[in-house]
Amino acid sequence: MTDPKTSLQNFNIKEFQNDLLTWYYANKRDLPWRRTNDPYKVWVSEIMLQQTKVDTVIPYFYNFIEQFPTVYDLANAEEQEVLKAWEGLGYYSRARNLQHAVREVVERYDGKVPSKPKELEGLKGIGSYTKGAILSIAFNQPEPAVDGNVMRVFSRVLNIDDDIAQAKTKKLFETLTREVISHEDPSSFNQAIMDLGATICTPKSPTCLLCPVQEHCRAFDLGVEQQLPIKSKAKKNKTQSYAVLLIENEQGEIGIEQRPEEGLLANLWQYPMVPLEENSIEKIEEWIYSNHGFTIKLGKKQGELKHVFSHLTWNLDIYTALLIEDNIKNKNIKFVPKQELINYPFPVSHLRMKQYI
DNA sequence: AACGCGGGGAC
DNA sequence: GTCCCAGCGTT
Repeated sequence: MTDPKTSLQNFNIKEFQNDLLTWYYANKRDLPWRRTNDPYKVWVSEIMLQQTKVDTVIPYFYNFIEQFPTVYDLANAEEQEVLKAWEGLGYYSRARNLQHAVREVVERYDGKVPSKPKELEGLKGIGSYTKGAILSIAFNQPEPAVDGNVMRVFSRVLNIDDDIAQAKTKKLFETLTREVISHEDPSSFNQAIMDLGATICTPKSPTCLLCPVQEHCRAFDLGVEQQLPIKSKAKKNKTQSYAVLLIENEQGEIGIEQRPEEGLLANLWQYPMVPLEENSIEKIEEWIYSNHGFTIKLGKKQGELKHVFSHLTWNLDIYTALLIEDNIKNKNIKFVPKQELINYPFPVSHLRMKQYI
């Protein structure tokens, strides 16, 4: 475990800050959430940006702020509307936690986003990074906001070889950032590190020749920037196979089911899925009857679809089917007109099945 | 500390 | 194919 005191010996903090900030003021990216100081909008952007690239977030951010311009609009919205606005962005618990937290801000803090670390920390979906990001960016407090960029940049600049996949390493970088962060402009300092990590100090092939803090970088000096940061491997994922049924009733409506309120793709809607591990194709109709209480006639296979999550892979066989007897007992399944499907939040894998409807 | 949780883009 | 992205909540 690296000792933070030792790491900062002979490191010129003041010159590092000056070189970094001078570069940032001249080169900072023009991003939608940088055109406001509204803590709510900063908050929304930070939640969307968790594990998600800037280019992916931008259109979602515009749409979300247009639809929910204030904490009150979001607090008063239906959860399904919020999930629909989040559709395709992934990690859907972010959206539900954000709305939950915003409702708490309305009730407990008179609609004002809190500016105290302890208060922010208590809000659903706000962890150590997002807390620091809001405090520094929206309230200009010298708090660390340590994400993957910060760990990569500082592991190189200070030549730190601790495993960034481990929790204690993040705490090390928070301690280091507290020492190095600018107290004159903490907002710009944190965002400058992130811009640097996103555009120059990239994971592979960093463009050190253009780096504003190259002369402060110990990894560059030693020629080991490509070997840092150290990150232990993630374990490989598992595969699950399902039949997905596009069930049509006599009125031409399509059957959809809502997923459980916890776990993968919580509360989103999908076309009914039948696990295929032990169920041969012949048993699909029987499985539907015993699990959902209605009878179907299985139609032709329409195609296959492979969908890769970060931790598992779905192999989906897509079938059409006809509803024969509709005494449905499962409240999570309902039949809706085709033109109303667009009102429901679907996972991307099921959005792709629209072509077979 | 380890794991579940989406989806996309770069290579 | 692999990696990783402005991470967090739960166990």
